[in-house]
Amino acid sequence: MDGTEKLNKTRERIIETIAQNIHLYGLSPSVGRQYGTMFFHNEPLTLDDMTEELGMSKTSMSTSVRALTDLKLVERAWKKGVRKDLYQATDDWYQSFIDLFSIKWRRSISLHSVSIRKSLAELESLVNDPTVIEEVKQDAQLDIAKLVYIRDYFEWLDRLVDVFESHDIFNFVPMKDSSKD
Amino acid sequence: MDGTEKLNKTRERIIETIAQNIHLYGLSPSVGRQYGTMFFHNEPLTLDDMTEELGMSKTSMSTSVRALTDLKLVERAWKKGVRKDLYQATDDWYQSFIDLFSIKWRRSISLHSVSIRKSLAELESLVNDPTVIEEVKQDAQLDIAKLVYIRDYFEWLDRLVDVFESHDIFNFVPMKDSSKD
DNA sequence: TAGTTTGTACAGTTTTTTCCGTTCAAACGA
DNA sequence: TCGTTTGAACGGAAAAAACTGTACAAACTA
Repeated sequence: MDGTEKLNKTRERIIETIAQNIHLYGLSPSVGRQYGTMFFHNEPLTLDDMTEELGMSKTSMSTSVRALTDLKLVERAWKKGVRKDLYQATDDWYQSFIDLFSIKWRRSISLHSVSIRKSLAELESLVNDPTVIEEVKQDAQLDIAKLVYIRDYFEWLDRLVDVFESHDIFNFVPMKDSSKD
Repeated sequence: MDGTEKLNKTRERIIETIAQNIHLYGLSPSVGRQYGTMFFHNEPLTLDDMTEELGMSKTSMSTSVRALTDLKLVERAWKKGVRKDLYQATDDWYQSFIDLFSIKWRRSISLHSVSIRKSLAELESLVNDPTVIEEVKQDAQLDIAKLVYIRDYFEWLDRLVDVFESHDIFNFVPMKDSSKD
């Protein structure tokens, strides 16, 4: 058996595994396959390169490369004399994991916080409204307790993301080797 | 304006926010809406209750309740004299966040680890094979370095999940109030 | 045992997402 | 200036996912 063939097989296995797990990043398998291909490619790639490599349209490459750069899984590269845009996979997986939180979870925290604040204010005014009957006020009190609880939860989550973003998490759960950070 | 109406509005806002962010748990908005409804419902619900509450088919309720229980966002409840299955939202959001990691990320870590181990073994045998040409061996060496790196990353991720599962994370990022855990 | 009730499997339909081909605007080169 | 190249917007086709109604098996009731 040819060595090159064997080499490709080992790569394909990893790429396929990435493709089947990238839903954790909110991306579809083919986008994962694209990322995996870029990860093993030691040179930056153009959209046309990817089109050829993956047998998909340039339009697809364009949109999925955008999705990947939004999550900072891929970044633009520069090479003198090349007019086309070049892209390469970011090589820091720890940072990619952190970026996922920064981008996706932080947004969710923010959206929830806004809703909770609004609803809490309305519920407070409701329990202070003398025209509202007692039974409704009791329900409102229950809801207030729930919203205070999840507000605290999101506040915790926010601090958790801080700990990732600041890299303090590595003091608590250290990396195996210290070549990074 | 009626107080009940106002109360419902505050709930709807939160439910809708949950629905629009539950994709972080790999669930669709309507499943999120179902969870939100259960969260505010102070009594356990049957599938028929949910059908009525959400105006969706019983089949949908059945499948999505399963998805929610798989992620431990919903659990079965018991009530004497009631033959139908009862479900209620779990009330510990911190634990739900942790369970997400235990269930989804741990699985991904495991799948990646298997693939990496296999591919690494094959690459090692390739570089030790005297019939393989030098150039391929050099490529293999590059791949080995990459795989060792991501193996270390997943090993770190595994320890990170440990820290969540064991609740040690709360020593590092404490909850606001100490009524939990 | 026969008749209900309850949850889920299955097949079909609707909705959403993914992907492609074409088109177009911006950047570059002659 | 006018062509050429490149990346992305847009509409439509294909694929996937969500949802429904029917059918059925298991558990309960009489």
